Amino acid sequence: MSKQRKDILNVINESKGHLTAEEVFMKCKEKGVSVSMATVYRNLGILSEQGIIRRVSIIGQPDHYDKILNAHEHIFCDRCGKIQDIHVADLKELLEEKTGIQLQSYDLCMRYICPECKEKERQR
Amino acid sequence: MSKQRKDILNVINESKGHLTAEEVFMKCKEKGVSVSMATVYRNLGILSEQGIIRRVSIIGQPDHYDKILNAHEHIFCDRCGKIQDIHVADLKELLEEKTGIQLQSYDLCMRYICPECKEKERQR
DNA sequence: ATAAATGCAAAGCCTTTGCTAATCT
DNA sequence: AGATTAGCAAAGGCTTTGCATTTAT
Repeated sequence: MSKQRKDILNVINESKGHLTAEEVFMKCKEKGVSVSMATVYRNLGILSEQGIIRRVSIIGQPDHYDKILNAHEHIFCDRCGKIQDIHVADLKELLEEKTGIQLQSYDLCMRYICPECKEKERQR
Repeated sequence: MSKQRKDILNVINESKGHLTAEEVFMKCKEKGVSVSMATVYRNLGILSEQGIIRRVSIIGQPDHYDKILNAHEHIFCDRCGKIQDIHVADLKELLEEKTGIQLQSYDLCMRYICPECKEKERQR
């Protein structure tokens, strides 16, 4: 694993997740790591193919990349676009049970209005 | 609602869902409807903002557009990339209950190996 | 020495947008 | 007439790729 790949992985692991390629690139620069965007994309691709990180696809946004944790679910604020982790216990088993299908995995993104945005709306 | 918008909506409603903009465009042409890609994209955008159709985001693929049905979940074959509808009863309520958060909606895409691909793998 | 990874620049794909002409109310 | 929408062509954002160079094994 090359220095750059390790750096990119570290950036993702150290962050609270959900970084875009652009953000990974900027965090690398902040750390004084020299990388090109091509390398960032290439390594994000490789790392997610290898299952070391996770690629998350969200409507209308560039892909985000996540470290892999127990929390496999995301919650997205429809107003401010903030993405957070959230864990729904035993969901895979539950889905397998309900559908009768053996799953490789699943992607779940729930949409809500976050407390901050709700508060802002109330004030108007 | 313009003729083209109606045609585009019809194409989606008549299909089994999950069309890309490109596919909608082609189906329009097959039906002899004259539209430009710009119009297809514009109308798919408008229709999904209005909640008349649904935009589905899938990793590594262009957005797909769906008619709105009871089945709000998708299942995606990791081998052949086929996408199908599947319904998981009462999932929104279940998720709200498990998380304690009031949801606007959610996107769920389950990943599996479809029976055809499983069969192919067995033969090897 | 061989294989793998980088950086750059260019291309690619998917999607949106500015503008003019056409269409609808 | 006034407002909405279409079509075209051009631009835009995000991502990938070819190729020469560097780095690691």
